[in-house]
Amino acid sequence: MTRPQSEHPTALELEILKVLWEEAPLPVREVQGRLAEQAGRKLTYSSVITMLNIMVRKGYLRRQKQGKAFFYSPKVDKQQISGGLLGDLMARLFDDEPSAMILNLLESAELDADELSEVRKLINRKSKEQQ
Amino acid sequence: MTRPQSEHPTALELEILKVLWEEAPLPVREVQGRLAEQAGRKLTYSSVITMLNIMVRKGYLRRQKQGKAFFYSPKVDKQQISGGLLGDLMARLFDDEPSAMILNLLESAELDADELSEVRKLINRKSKEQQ
DNA sequence: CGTAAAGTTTTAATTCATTCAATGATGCTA
DNA sequence: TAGCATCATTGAATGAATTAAAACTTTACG
Repeated sequence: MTRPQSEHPTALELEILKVLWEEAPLPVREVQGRLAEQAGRKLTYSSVITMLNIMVRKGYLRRQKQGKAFFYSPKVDKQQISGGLLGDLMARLFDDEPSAMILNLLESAELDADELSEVRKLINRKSKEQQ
Repeated sequence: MTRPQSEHPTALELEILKVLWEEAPLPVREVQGRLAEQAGRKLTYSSVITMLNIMVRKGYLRRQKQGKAFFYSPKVDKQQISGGLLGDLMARLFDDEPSAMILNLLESAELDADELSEVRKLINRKSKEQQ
């Protein structure tokens, strides 16, 4: 009757994952502080812990008691999540055509010469792998 | 206190835009039918018209009376919306580095040889343009 | 004209995402 | 050990997104 729960992390969940991908395990206080610094999201302790628990339930994080408090770590890696989000967007916008997506990316994002040659290198490497 | 309204089209809004990017203007019945076929979303007439009106309010669509009913057309183009969604994801995941995003795309999506050479062509063209 | 069909607007319900206060538990320290 | 500080759980409120019924309006036609 309504929208199904997203199979991807939500905006805030992604911010939290980004914090923990940089360094983990971290206690709640620490996550709270870094969310404020890195993402400009000044949440109360209570809000942060609620989100962390939701994310544990969803399988994005694990937690272990260390001393008197829980410490949180990612249970999913960035590659996996990025791929999922990208793939979803690709399916929804570009009919699962990676080249259509890359074309759009090349057009809308300003790539300087260095970045272009960087990308070219990636393509070449990938081509070789496929042999 | 809560999530701000997204500055991008939502999932359903995007489906509707895709229908209308293919052909417009269309009346509600027609949008309803194509949503069912193309996106597998069997909404009632009432739901569709509600969404269309919301999208007019948000500035995604325009409507004009044609005969006895309203016909709807996109007011935004696909390039613009795709760029926004991609750019947002790029910022949120890859620190605004297009090449990082393309790398991930090359890794996570299965590109066959044809697609790779397709992409290579795009890169080459883009390099030339930049001179 | 009277009324059925087609179309539109209004109202509302549901679920997810986000936020946090209030309450409960635990442990440290004077 | 009494009380404070720290941490965790529970309950709930709010708004966005989605879905649709009900009520209202317009148009076509016998």
